[in-house]
Amino acid sequence: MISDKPESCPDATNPAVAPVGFRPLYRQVKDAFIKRMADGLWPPGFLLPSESVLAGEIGVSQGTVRKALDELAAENLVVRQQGKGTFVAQHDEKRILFQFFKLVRDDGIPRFPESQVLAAEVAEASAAECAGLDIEPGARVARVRRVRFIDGDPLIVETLSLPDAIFPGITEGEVPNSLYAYYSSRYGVTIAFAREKLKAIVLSPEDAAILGRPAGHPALQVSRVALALDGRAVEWRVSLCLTDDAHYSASMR
Amino acid sequence: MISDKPESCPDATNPAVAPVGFRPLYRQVKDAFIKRMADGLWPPGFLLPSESVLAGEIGVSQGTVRKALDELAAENLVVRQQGKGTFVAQHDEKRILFQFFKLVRDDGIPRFPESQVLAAEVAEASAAECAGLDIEPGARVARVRRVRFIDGDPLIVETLSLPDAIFPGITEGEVPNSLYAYYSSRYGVTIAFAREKLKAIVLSPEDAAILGRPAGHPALQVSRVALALDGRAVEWRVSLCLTDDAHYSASMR
DNA sequence: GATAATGTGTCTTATATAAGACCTATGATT
DNA sequence: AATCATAGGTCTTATATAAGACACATTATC
Repeated sequence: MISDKPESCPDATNPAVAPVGFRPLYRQVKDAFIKRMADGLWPPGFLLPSESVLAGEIGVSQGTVRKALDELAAENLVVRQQGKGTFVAQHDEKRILFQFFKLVRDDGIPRFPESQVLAAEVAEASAAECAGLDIEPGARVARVRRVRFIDGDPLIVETLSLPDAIFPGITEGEVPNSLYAYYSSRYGVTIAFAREKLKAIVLSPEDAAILGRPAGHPALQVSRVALALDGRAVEWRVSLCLTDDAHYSASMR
Repeated sequence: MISDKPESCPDATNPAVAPVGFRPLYRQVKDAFIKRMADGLWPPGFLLPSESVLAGEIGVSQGTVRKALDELAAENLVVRQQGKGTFVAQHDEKRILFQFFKLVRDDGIPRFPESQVLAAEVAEASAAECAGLDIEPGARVARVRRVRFIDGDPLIVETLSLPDAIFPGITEGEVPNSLYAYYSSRYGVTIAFAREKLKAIVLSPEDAAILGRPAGHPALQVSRVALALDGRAVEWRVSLCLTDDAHYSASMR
C-alpha cells in the first residue's frame, strides 16, 4: 500500500515539515502520541490499540510505531506488558514513589509519606512563583502548605504553588495525599517531568517547630518545578526535609 | 548458519544459560561488548567496527547488534555519530560535567571545578569504607582529601577512598584535576555508574575553615559510590558542598 | 579549490517466530 | 445439573533478521 515510493516520507498530513527541523518519522509519531495523551484522548490507564492497528491508522510501519512506543516507555509515559498490551502510565503510589519521591530513610526501604495540610489559600503570584511557573505577573496561584510524615515522624514541610488557571478551586475541597493522581483525575493534567534544585539550609524557628527540631537545625531544601505532558510548568514546590535519619537518593547511569 | 534451530538460543559459548535467567540475544551481545570495553580490548575513544562487521563476527544479525549498541548509547557507554561510526565513550571534561557533576552555581551555567589536594595517604580501610566499597576488612585504601574551587571560590571539600588493589600507587604521583580520565588512562578503569546520597549537615570547625565559613554553617553532604564497567565499586567519596551560591541539580524524566 | 564518487552508518520498512495473557469450549468430576 | 480444570485458539508484545533509502564524511577527480 505504501510500498511504491513517490516520497521517502509517507507522512501525508504534514508535507511542510522538511524545511524546518525535520524530525525523524518515529519522533513525529511519538509527538503525536504525546499530544493524544495531553489532550485527554488517551487518558491514564488507557489500553492503546495494538501496534499494527496504530501503524495502519497513521500510515507508517509497525516498527516505526514500536520505536516511538519504546521511547515513551523509556520515559515512563506508557507501560508495556507482553501479551496484554500498551497502557498509558498512571500516577499510582508505587510509580510516584520510584519516579518522583527521592527521600528515603537511611535503612534504604522506600515508604510513601502521609500528609497533613496546614494552610491553603489563593493569592497573587509572587515574583519567585512567576519565575518558577513561567506565568504572567499578577496571575493568581493556589498555595498549599503541608507537613509530610514517614512512619509517623514529621520529615518534610513544604509549600506548593499551583497556577489557578490550571487548577481552579483546588483549595476548596480536601487536598488529598497523592497529589499527582489528583491532578490527573480531576484536572486531566499529567505530570511528566520534574526538575529539582537542592540546597542545604538551616530551619527557621517556625519550620523547626513544625518538624520538632531546634531552630537553626540543618535541612535539605528541595525546589521542584513539575512539568505537564505538553511541557508547561504546572507546579512549584519548596520542600524542607530533615536528613538526620534519611537522605535524598540520586543515581547517574 | 544459525538458521537451523536445535536451540532457540544460538549462544554457543554458554549452553548453561537457558535454565537460569535466559537473557535475550541482544542483551547477551550487549554484555559481550561491555566485557570487551572492561577488558581494555576496546579502549575509550576506540572506533568500533561497523554494525554489519560486528554482526558477521558474532554470528547474529545487524539489527541485533544495533539494539545492543542502542542500549549502550542510552547509558552513555558508546557515542554514535552518523556518517562516522560508533565510538567508546571517553571521560572528557564535558562529559563528566554533564553526567557526573551536579553542583552548579545559581546562575545555571555549569563550570568545571579546579582542585587542590590537601593530603593523600594509604591506610587500612575503615568500616565505612569497607561497606561503601564492598571490600574485605583489613584491605588497604588510598585516601585523598582535596578542595575544589569554582571561579576561584572554595565550594567543596571532599575525601576520596580508593581500593589500593585497584589503584596501586595513585597517591605517589600528582593527583590530577580530572580523576575519572586518570582512572581510565593510567589504570584502565572506566567509571560507568554512580549512586549518591545527599544530606544537609553543618560544617565542623576544620571543614568550615577550609571553605571560609563559620563553624556550624550548613552544607550539602554528597556521598558517592562510583562503579566501574563490570559493576565493581571502585571509588567512594564524601563531598561537603557550600550551597549559599550554588545548588545540586537533579531532574527526573 | 570545487565537485563528484564512494564508503559507512543510521533510519525506515518489512517479515517471521516466540512467548505471555486471555477467552472459551470441552470434558471430567462432584 | 453445576463446578472445575484443562487444552486450544487468538490476540498482543518481544525478539530476530533482512533490505532499501538516506545522511554524512572522506577520498578521488577535474
